[in-house]
Amino acid sequence: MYSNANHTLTKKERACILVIKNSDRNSFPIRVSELAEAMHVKPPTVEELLHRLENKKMIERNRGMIILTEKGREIYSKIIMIHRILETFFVDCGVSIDDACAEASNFDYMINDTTAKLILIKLGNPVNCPHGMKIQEGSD
Amino acid sequence: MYSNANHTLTKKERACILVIKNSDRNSFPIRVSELAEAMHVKPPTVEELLHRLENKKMIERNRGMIILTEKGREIYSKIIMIHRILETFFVDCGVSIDDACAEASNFDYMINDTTAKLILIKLGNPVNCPHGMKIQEGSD
DNA sequence: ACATATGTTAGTATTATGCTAATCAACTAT
DNA sequence: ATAGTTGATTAGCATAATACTAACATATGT
Repeated sequence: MYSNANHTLTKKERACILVIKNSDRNSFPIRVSELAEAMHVKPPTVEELLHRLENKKMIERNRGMIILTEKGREIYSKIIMIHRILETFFVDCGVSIDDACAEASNFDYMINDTTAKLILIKLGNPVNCPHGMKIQEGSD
Repeated sequence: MYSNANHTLTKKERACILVIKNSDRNSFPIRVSELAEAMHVKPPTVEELLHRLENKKMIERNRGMIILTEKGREIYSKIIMIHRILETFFVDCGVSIDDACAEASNFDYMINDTTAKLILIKLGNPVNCPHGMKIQEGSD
C-alpha cells in the first residue's frame, strides 16, 4: 500500500502539509475534521492522505491531533520558499499577484530547491515575496 | 470513460504529443509500435493514451498512422514555446542546460501561456532557447 | 494464400483521489 | 456514571491515470 517516493509529494499532499502548518497560526494542532473542511473533502479522504504523509514520516498524530515532524517542517519550508521565489518572479514579470500565487502553487512542490535558489539570486536576493512575507528561513 | 478536461494534459499525454510531432522530423506519421518504443512502454499503454488524445481531438489516426490535428499542433506549439522560455530563464539563472530542460519538462504543459509570454518579455524577448531553437511561432 | 508484423481489445494491477456507511472512542451534561 | 453526541477511523466502493500480459484481428510482403 501507500507509495510515491519518500520525498516526493502529490499536489494534495502538498496542500495538506500547508494546511497542517498554517492551522490557527501555529498554536494548537489541527484535527481531522478541520483539515477536511479546510481542504473541502470528507474526513476519510483526509485520513487516507494522512496515512501517506505518516508513512513518509512527514506528520505525527496523537489523540486526534496532527503535527508536522521535523522532516515535514523542512519540506514545508522548502515549498514555501520556492513558492515565494516563484511568486516574486511572476509578479516582476507583470503577472497579477493572484495569478502568480495560483501558478506557483501548481509546481512549487516539484522544483528543485537548487534551481529555486539560483532564481532567487538572479532576482537580486529579494527579502520579501509580493505578499510581504519573508522568502528565506524563519519564514512563517 | 476517458476524462481530464479537454484542454488539459497529463504528463504522459504531453510526452506523447511531443513524440508524435517529432517522429522522424515531420516526414512520415509515427505508428503505435514506434511510439511505444520511444516512450518506453508497451503498445497497449500507448493505445490507451491515444484513445484519450483522440477523445480530446488532439490526434487523428488512419490505418495505423498517427498525426496531430490542428488543435494538437497548437497545443504542441504552446508547450514548446513555454518549454523554451523556461529553459532560457533557468539557464540565465545558472542552471545547467540539462537540468533546465528537465525542470521545464515537469511543468511547461501546465503554465498559462499568458504568464509565459510575460516571462519572455521580461527576459528581453530572446529569439532562441539555450539549445539554439526558435522560441516563437514557426518553431519546429 | 500464408507467415509475420503490427495494431487492438480484454482483462488485470497499482496509485491517487474521493465518497458513504458503519463502527469506535472520547467528551459532556445530567 | 452513564446516555447521548461528536469526532475519528475503518471498510468498502468508485473513478482516473498509468502500465502490463494474453488474446485476437488486421495488415503486408513474398
